[in-house]
Amino acid sequence: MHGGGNQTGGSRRWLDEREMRAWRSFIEIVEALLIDLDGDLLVDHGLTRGDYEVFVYLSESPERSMRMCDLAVRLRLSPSGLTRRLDGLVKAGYVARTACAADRRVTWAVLTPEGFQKLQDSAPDHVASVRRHLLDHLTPAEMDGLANAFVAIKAGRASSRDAAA
Amino acid sequence: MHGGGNQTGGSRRWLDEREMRAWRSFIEIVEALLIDLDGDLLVDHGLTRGDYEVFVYLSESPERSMRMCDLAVRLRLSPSGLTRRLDGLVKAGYVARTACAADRRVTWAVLTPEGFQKLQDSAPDHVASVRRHLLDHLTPAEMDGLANAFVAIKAGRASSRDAAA
DNA sequence: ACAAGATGCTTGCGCTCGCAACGATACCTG
DNA sequence: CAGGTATCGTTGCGAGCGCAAGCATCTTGT
Repeated sequence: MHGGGNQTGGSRRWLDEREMRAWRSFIEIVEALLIDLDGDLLVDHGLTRGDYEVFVYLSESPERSMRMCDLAVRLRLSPSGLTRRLDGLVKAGYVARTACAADRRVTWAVLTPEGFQKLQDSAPDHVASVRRHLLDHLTPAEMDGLANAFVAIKAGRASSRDAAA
Repeated sequence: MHGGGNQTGGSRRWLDEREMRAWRSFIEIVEALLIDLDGDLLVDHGLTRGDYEVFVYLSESPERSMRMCDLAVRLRLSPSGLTRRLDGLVKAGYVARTACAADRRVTWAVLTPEGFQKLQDSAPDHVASVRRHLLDHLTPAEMDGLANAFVAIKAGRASSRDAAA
């Protein structure tokens, strides 16, 4: 934020130049980027990025299906949020709900053939959108720099979480 | 602009290994990170990241004020979205609306002293949250790698936008 | 000068999503 | 086996936001 000489001497450090550059460059771009990706997906295929994510995770799972609760975690969505998101995809015929015999509390979300087809249809445009908004602007070295940072963040966050638990 | 950088000759290019690593590491982390930052800000100070962004931009502007329409652009918010967001901040006493004499269509959003105080109170915790969720997991080299990539993306996106206009 | 259009903000409506509460089912311990 | 607790999914409610429409005001072209 503003450089207003805030250095309150105590336990808290402000950001130094390097940290500030990383943080600001990150936060100023990320949201706009996600908005653009969302817009492309919506205009080209009538999908939200959330819908697309459902397709991706289901398509990568055995039987192209997941338990609701596992899917919710993957999507970082509350149970109710997932219920509603699936409602739309089910009505569109892209996903089906099936009961689970082994545990009758659980519902399986299954990607239908129509849903899989929809993913195949939209994936190339989505990749193109990712290129256009993100990858095309990076040299290979910059791409590796980005990837290295995010892989480190992922690892760091995972171990923080474990430490907390 | 649509054909801007992709292979139209036949089938479109998928992502190679380097591209996929950059993209997946990015998308798998970003949303979770933003959610965590949002959660901290809400728990610690009852603010959304959107509210905080309003404070930051207003605090950095002359007179700690901006025209609604300019603020909406900065926040990547629709006019109606900004109206509603300000409604909350005005009711809380953090922001005031003032009429503009020069152009009577315009409303100025002004950060009140209470709003500025709120920003000063919350900023250290927010910075700590950014450290905890992001910066603490990065070496200086990784930080630079992240920053270099995002600076490049920002520049690339800016010039794409200009070319389109 | 005046109509036509552009700009700035607000309002009605619909969508998505989180939280809290709920009913149903599974597990676990005495 | 019974009773308590944990887990799974859905529903009512409210918050946040985009779109389209509306009103007020400014600007432009003739």
